[in-house]
Amino acid sequence: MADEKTRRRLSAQDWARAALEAIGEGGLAAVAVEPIAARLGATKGSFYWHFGNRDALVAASLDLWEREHTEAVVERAEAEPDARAKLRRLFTDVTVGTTRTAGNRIEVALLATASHPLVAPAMARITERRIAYVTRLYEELGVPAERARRQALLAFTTWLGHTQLVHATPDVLPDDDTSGYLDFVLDEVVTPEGLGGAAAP
Amino acid sequence: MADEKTRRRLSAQDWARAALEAIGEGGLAAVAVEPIAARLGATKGSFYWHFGNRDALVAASLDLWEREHTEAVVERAEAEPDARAKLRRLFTDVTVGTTRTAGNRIEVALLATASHPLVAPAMARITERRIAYVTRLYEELGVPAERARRQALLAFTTWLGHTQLVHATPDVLPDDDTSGYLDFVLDEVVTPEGLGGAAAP
DNA sequence: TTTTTCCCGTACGGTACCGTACGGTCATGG
DNA sequence: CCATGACCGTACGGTACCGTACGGGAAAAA
Repeated sequence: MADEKTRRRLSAQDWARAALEAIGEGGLAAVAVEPIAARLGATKGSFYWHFGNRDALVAASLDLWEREHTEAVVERAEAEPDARAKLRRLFTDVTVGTTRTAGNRIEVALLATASHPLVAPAMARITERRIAYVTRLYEELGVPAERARRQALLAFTTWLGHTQLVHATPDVLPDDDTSGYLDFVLDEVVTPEGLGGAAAP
Repeated sequence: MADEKTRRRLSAQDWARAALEAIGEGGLAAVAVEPIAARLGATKGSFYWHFGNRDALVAASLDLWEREHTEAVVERAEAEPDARAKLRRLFTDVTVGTTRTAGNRIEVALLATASHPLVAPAMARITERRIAYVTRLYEELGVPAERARRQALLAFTTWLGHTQLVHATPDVLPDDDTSGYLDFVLDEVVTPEGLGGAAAP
């Protein structure tokens, strides 16, 4: 339909953001110049002015993802008082908070294309950064370094699997995420074995 | 090159198997008639005799996957004496055994396309079947039903995440899977909380 | 052997996309 | 006011794939 006077010029960022949305909806293969152009109300003529080719658009959208989808959650966790609370907050936000959001679908889509030459390095950076953060939290809880790393790995793995499960077969999960399941998982995963179950006040 | 006299007639099964291989290598989108025909040394003329269209091939390959990739692991687990050993065996086989195999890549690829109308039902059936089996094992260990289900869900989630991690960013994992990490995870996941760490003899 | 059925190759039209060429427009600043 | 450069549309060729039409050969039946 007529966009009235909304038809402004487009920036490379606009294209990158649209491409990221496309990834969330149809995977990396959905980053196609002509369909995205149509959605933006533009044509390829615009695109090929801002980018050299399709790969450049993919790279730009991955950059965008790497910058925007890594900070927010960590910042909210850091707002908590101690490491234990940060861990719980982190895990809670990231499991119930991101359930079925756009960010979640992007994660799943990119995971599926992890072997793609442009995706692999970005994925490796983000994953290592995330695991390193959780490792540090466990260390702050007094867990020795190697064990903290393992614990973080397991926690991250659990989140990965949960994300995947929610996306692929949500029916197998308990009906409401507000049930005891989340607490159950938190107790199993977040709690380092050495520490008692009762958290700090 | 010349296939000498290997050029026999093809069956629908041959096509389905080739399609499944294609899924493992390039995802569902790699199920393309002409490339697969080329790999089989045939043409589309053959394909459209056995199948009505591309979707029928996808459905056939999913059927094949559902039949072949669900039984083997369970059978090996069932060979163990008690439920506890079965669980350990199951988890061990499925994490170190399937690392980077064809089956693993198919799982990841299909997971990525879980929302596809043909994939979704197959995925839902297999997932539910697997979780139900693990749930039964926990129940045999004396865990009450609802708790067994949660425990199985968590174990399955951990496996899912591990599979994903191995596929996407193997560098973050410990160098050798024969390290203590596997034992660490097994202790954390397989062991129901109510039961002691020392298993039954 | 002849005939029928099965199986496959060739050739074609249609679609969706990438990338290029080039011309047109519109906002500036000189 | 008009020229320059940023920005975009149109038109084109090329590729990869889906699906159809049809003919021909090989195997099985008669």
